[in-house]
Amino acid sequence: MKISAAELEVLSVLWEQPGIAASDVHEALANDKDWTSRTVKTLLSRLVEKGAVSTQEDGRRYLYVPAIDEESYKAKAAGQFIDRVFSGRAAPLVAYLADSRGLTSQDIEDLEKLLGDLKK
Amino acid sequence: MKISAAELEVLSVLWEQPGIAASDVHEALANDKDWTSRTVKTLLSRLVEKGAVSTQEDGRRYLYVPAIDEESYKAKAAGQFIDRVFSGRAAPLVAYLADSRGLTSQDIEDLEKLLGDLKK
DNA sequence: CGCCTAAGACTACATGTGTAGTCCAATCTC
DNA sequence: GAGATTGGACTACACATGTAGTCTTAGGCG
Repeated sequence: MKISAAELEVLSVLWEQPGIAASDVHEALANDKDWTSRTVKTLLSRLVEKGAVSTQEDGRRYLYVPAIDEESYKAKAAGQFIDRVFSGRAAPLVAYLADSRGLTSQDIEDLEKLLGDLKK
Repeated sequence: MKISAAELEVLSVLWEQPGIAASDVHEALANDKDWTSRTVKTLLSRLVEKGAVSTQEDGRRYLYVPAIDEESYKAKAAGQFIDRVFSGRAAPLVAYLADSRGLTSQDIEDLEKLLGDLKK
């Protein structure tokens, strides 16, 4: 279930607004992506093919609903990325982030909280 | 300077052992990857084309040397990944990791140390 | 010294991906 | 109700990628 970057953009819209039509997805992306509605429809079709999105008929059109869970997809993607680039070690990743783009103080706060929880 | 997954495997070998020949790279990967030496050579060529690796002549063969820095490449890749999948927020990524694969206690220790440093 | 081997250069080829275009049928509009 | 529009299905097409194969040549080996 490999999802490409462009497909992920579309899927993300559906995670936020499940059950919308292709035209709505197009509109939701209009600010960020200069895609024609056809491109969006192609991406939706590919997501459906891949089983990442399912459709509900609604008259002559479909409403699109994510078929894979956002949490688990992201967790898996994160794991794969870390394996691919950081040989499976998470801490170096965070170190790189801190270094290259600076974590926000919000990030740092969140992370501390998270670590606190993890230690229990 | 987009580097594919397979190319990254090769580049990683060169980061560890800069200045080796194609056959050595092949050998270094033999455990993990079932690639023929030709595949490795193709990947090396593509890396050279992309400017990620440079060559030093050594008689009738080349020695390959990374032309991009490991640290900065990884930092950039991490940033892009986070933008792509986590809308730029690092903390959620770590949360997902913690959740899905469990950070090792080593990871947690490293992270705490890192956060300690960051707060200064 | 002639042949096999190994190096790089060039070629290949299916599949994925970004980014649409075309076709046909069902609606909406006037 | 006839043409314009909109929806999905199918088609397109260049470039990236995984995974090699072939060609040419320079050495190494017997």
